[in-house]
Amino acid sequence: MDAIRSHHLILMICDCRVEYEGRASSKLMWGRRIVLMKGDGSVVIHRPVGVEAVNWQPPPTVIHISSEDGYLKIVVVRRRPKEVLRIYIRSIDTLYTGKVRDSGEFYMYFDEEDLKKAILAHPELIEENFRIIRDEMEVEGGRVDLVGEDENGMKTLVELKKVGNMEAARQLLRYVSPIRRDGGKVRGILVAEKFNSGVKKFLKINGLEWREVRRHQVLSIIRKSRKLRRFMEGFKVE
Amino acid sequence: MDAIRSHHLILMICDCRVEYEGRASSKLMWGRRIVLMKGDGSVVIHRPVGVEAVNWQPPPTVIHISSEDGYLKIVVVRRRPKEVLRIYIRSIDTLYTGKVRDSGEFYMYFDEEDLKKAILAHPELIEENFRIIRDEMEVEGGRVDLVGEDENGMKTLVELKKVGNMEAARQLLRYVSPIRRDGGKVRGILVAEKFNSGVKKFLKINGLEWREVRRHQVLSIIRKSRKLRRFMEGFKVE
DNA sequence: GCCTAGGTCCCGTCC
DNA sequence: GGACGGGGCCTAGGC
Repeated sequence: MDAIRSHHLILMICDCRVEYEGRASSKLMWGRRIVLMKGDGSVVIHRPVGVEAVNWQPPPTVIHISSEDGYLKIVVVRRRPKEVLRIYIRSIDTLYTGKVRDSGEFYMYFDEEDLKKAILAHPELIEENFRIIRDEMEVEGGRVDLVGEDENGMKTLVELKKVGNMEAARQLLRYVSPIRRDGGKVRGILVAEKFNSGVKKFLKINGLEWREVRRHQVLSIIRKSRKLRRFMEGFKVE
Repeated sequence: MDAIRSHHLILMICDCRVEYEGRASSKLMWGRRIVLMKGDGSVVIHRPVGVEAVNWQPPPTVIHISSEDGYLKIVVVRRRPKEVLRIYIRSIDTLYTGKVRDSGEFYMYFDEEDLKKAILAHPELIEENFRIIRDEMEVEGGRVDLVGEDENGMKTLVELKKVGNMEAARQLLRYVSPIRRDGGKVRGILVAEKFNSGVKKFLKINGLEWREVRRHQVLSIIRKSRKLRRFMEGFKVE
């Protein structure tokens, strides 16, 4: 189709069958679905229920269209990893093709990055007289989010998470353990909005600490950044 | 709209603005997007590029539609976690509403479950004279996929993964360590299709083992199962 | 190109 | 309902 060559959007509701072969294999029998083919080569297939796509192919892709046994056949190939999506279309109920322009900006707030920014700007969120020394540091066992010093000059590893679960606690222990094993003195603090049951106990047992940060604390700090100013301006536009 | 009350599908290409507030917050400025509202309450918003949705809301949801300042306003509320998606629509380019029937079955192959089935049916994939004793077992540190005995009667923990990465290796070590610490003799084997660099070395250092299974081995075993028979029948239907 | 880590991840499962 | 682990996860960032 010309629509594909000109990198247009193709949207159809159609009676189709789909095969996928790649990291796994799947087969979707005949039925009506929404097929979305985007200008960048992305393909997404939705069933009439469920928030997730049933089949898809991320860009970059190469798309071949042909006719086979009277069915329209669309093959979407991805190179790495090698994956092939085949859509056989028996009939099309609704079809849209055209250029869709969307230059609106997208802002996301309160991810781990924002939490880090807030702590960098206000290390007292960790504790009084706390100083941040490094942002991201390779340690034995992985990479810790922040390294700081408390008011006594004690080195402190800080791991940031939205949810403090066992996995996060073990991760922090993995960073702290080798240092202590080698005789180093170091504190380890897990910072999160919320801690799952058993996590604080595990931290305590292993000589680690935690800080519960509240969302409004972070937001009130982030509020001053340019990023959020743009966000607020966005609200005022309407 | 009646379409929502009657659990129909609503699909539109429209000029809209989107706000999300919940686990995080986001704001998407004015632009043209594909908005998909499904009969089960799912809402998915796609931009004209990228395989992933820019905003979404998984079911169950409650949907409110109203008019505000001349814009069509759609509010999609999720209870737990509490999340709200607001779509302000300035104009609609294309609109489809209707019942979309899709009863086609979906089959997926070669996930971890299939790998386990293959090993349960053919324990020799692990090694000669290997016997599986338990499928899923709680151990200190988590839940191991399989427990078996080698030909010398030695207890063996088996962890299955599609990709053998450091995380998987540490997971296996976490299961084996407490047993060995208490004086127990136990082997630990990580089974995967592919091993990341450094993983085998880590396993070796920690007295653990690995098995590389090839996909065709698993497939040739799964081929005999009823699940795959249905799969093959599916192919024959056309 | 390989690998790690985060995500409004979603989703199933099991306690 | 909470917590954990898998996924064709996808995607961004480091090396």
